[in-house]
Amino acid sequence: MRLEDTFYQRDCLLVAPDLVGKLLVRTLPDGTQITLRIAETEAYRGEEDTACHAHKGRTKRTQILYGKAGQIYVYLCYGIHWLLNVVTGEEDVPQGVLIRACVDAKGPGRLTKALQVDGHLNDTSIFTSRELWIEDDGKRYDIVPDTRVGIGYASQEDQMRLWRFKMGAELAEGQEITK
DNA sequence: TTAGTGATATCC
DNA sequence: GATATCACTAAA
Repeated sequence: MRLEDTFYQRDCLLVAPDLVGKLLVRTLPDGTQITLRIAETEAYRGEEDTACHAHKGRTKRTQILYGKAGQIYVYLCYGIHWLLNVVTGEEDVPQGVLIRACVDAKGPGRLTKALQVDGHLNDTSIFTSRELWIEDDGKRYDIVPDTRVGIGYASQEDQMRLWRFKMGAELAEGQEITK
């Protein structure tokens, strides 16, 4: 079932690992529906996080991160690649989760290329959009934390945070996630 | 390893 | 108005 607003209204450090293993559903303009399981996410958390776009304050580009949880934030990186994020947490607190990879689509740029995601989805709601949303099919996976990548400009302290979450082995019914 | 690409932010 | 920067990828 489609994830609800309460799922995204939590801290990005809770949402990011929870999104791993969920299903990303994309409906193309021609009606084709693609479903990919999310394999890797990263949390970007507030103005204190020097790796977060919003750490220098609110700008035209980052104002979406200050908005409501569940807004889709798509931005162009290196002039070529569209990266897909979802806003999380409370309003006026800039944080979000980057969807970094799905099963069979490794790399955020490849992911959005495969799903034909671009700027027109920026600042749309993941609850009401008919083009893109996330579902939970009940499966649970082990979560493997790791350091974030591609943030060489961030502070040493922030680079060391284990705010990247990768999909591990599938868990049996009732089995708890081990830390 | 290196080049390419273009929106954004920052500097004149 | 101009330019430096960048959460990447593909080709070699």
